[in-house]
Amino acid sequence: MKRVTIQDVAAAAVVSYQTVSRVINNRPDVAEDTRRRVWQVIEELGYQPSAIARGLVSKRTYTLGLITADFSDYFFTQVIVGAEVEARKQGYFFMLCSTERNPADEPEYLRLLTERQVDGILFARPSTEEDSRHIVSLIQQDVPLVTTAYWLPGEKLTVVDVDNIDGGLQATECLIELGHRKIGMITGPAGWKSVNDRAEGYKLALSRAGIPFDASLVEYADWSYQSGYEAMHRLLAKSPQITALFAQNDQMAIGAMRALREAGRRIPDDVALVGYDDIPAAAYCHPSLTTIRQPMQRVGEVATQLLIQLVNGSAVERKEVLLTTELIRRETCGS
Amino acid sequence: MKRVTIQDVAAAAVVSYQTVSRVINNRPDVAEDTRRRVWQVIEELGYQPSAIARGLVSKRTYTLGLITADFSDYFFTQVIVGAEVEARKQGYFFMLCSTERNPADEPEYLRLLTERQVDGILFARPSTEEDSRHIVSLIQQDVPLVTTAYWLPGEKLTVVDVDNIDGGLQATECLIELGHRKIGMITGPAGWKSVNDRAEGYKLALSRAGIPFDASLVEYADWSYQSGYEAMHRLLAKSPQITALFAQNDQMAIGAMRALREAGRRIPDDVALVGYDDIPAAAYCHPSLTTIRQPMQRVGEVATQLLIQLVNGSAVERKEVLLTTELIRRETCGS
DNA sequence: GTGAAAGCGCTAACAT
DNA sequence: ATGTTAGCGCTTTCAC
Repeated sequence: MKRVTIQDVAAAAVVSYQTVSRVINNRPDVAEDTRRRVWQVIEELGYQPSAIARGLVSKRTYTLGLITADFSDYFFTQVIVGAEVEARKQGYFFMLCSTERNPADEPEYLRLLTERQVDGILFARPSTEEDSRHIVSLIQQDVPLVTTAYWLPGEKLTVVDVDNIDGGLQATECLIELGHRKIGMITGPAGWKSVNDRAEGYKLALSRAGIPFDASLVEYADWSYQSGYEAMHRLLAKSPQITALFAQNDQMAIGAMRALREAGRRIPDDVALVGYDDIPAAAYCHPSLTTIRQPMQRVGEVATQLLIQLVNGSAVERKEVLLTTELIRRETCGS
Repeated sequence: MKRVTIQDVAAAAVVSYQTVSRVINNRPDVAEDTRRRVWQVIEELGYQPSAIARGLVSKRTYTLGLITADFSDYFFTQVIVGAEVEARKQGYFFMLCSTERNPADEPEYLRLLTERQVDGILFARPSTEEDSRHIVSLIQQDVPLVTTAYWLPGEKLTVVDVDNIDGGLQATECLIELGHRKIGMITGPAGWKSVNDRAEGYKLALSRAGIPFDASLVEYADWSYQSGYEAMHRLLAKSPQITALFAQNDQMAIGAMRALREAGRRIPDDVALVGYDDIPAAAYCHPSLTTIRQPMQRVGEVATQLLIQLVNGSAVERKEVLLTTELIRRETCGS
C-alpha cells in the first residue's frame, strides 16, 4: 500500500508537482482550469499531503504539547476538553503528556515534545512547589507557552485561571449570610496557588463580617474524598463548635459529609457546607452540595486561543486572564 | 534562536554528519573515541534530533492517534491514563482526538491523523450505532488499530474490553444472595455492547436463580446522574414492588438513590443497590455504593501494548482480550 | 500561470 | 570505522 505523493498527483494531472503544491495551499497564481483538474485527481487518488514533509520545510507542525498531571482532577480534565475543541477548530492537534505517575518526568517529556517540534505547549496542571527550572528554560528559549492555573512568580508567562480569591469569598459569604460564625475550612495541599487564593477569599469574607480568623478551624487535605473525610474528623475533634464548612473542592466536601454523618451532625441543620468545582456528583449526593462553579472548559478554550496567537507571533494583549466563578446554591446550605 | 542540526554537531566534532547519525542511533560501527566526542558535542550544543526529519525518512513517527468521545466518562478517561503511561514507557506519544461535541467529525479526525502519519490508532470510545464505514476503511488500509470496548461485528479487530456479562452476573447475583426477587435494572443507552452484555449477565443470574425475567423492571437511561434519577422514578411508578436495583453505572445508581429517597424508600432496607464502575464517589456517597470495579487503566495499558505490537508488525496472538471485574461490597447492599 | 532548482534535517545504502 | 551519494515529500525561490 504505497502512499500517494504529490508527485503521483502531478503526474496524473500532467502538471509539475510544484503546481500541485500551489493548489493544495490555495495559492492565487493557478489557473482555475488547472486548479479544478488537480483537485479532481487528488480526489480520485485519495491523496493526503504528508504533514511530516510539510512540517520539515515549513517549520510548523500544527501540533501543540499538552502537559497534564492528573486525569482524576475534574478541573483539568475539563480544561483539556475545552482546549481540545478550540485547537481542533483552528487546525491544531494536541500531543498528550500526562505526568500522572511522576512529576519529575516533566523535563524529559518537555524535551521529547520539543524534539517533535510542537509549535507551543499548554500546561494544564496546577502550580505546585516542584522545581520549575525546565519551564523557565522554555520561556527563555521563546517557546510559546500558556498555562492554566499555573503561576511562576517573576516570570512573564501567559496564564489563564479562575478568580479563586473571589470564589473563596463567595463561598464563605454564603455561609456568613446564613448566620454562621464558626466556619471551618478544609483546604487543598499547601503550596498550590489556588489553595492560597481560596483561603484568602475565605479570610477576606470573615474580616468583612468582623469575624476573627481562627486557625483551629482550618485543616489541610489533598483534594481526595478520603482526605476530606479525615480532615473533617480532625476538625470535629479539635473544634466541635463548628457550624459550617467551606471545603476547597467538592470531593473533600463529600468526604466531609460522611464524617459529619458519622459524628451525628445533620446537614445542613447542624453544619452547613459549601464545596468548590461543581462536579457532576455535587447535584446528586445527599444532601446536594452548594458549590462554586468554575468555567473550566472556557479556561481551556481561552488558553488555547492565546497559545495559538503566541504561535502565530501576534502579540498577545493580556498576559493574565482571570475568569469568574459562580455560586450554585443547593441543599447543604439549607435551600 | 536557530535550531542546532546534525550538521552543526558534525562540524563541531569534526566528523561527517552521517557519523553523528550513527552515534545518536546507537549503531555499533563507531569508534568508542569518536562516539564519546560526538556525545560531548551534542551535550555542549544542546542538540535535539528533529523527530520530523527522522519521521520523513524512516516512515515512523512514534506517534499514535487516540480517539475518545467523552472526558466525563470515567471508564474511558481511566483507559486513557493507562494507555498514556504505557505509550510513554515505549517511547510513543498520543495525539489527542476527542469527538466530544460531534461524533460525526470522527472520519475527518481520522483523516487528519493519517495525514500526520500516526503509526497506529487507539479507539478509547464505546460501541455505538454510529456509522462505522470509516473505521472499516482503516482496517482495509491495514492501519494498525486497537479498540477498547468497541466491537465491530464481522471485522477482524483487536479489542480489549472488560467481561461485562460476568460483571452483570456478579452484580445481580449479589442481590439475589441477599434474598431479593424483584430486582430492577437501569441500563445505559440502547445500542451499546456493554449495555447488552451487562443485561445479559443480569438475565443469566435471574434464570440461574429461577427468577423469571420481568421487562417492567427494566428502564433505559443514558449513563448520567440525571437519567438514573429519572429512570428510578419511572421504575417506582410502574413497579413499586421493586426491592433491589442493578444500575449499569455508578452515576445512574447515585441518581437513583436520590429518587429512592424522594420516594421515601430507605437504602438498603427497602431497596438494595449495586452500581458499576467504582468511581471515586461510590465509596463516599451516602450510603456508600456496592459496585463492580473494572480494571480500566489496565485496559488502556493492554490495548496500547497490542497496538504497538501491531505497529511493529509482530503478529498479535490474541485478537480479543477480556479482563475481569470485581464486586466491591458496600453499604447499599446492607453491609 | 507554470516549471526547474534548491533545500528542510535526517537515515540508509554504498563506498573506502 | 568513517565519508559519500541518494532521497524521504514537500515548500520556496527564481526563472520563463
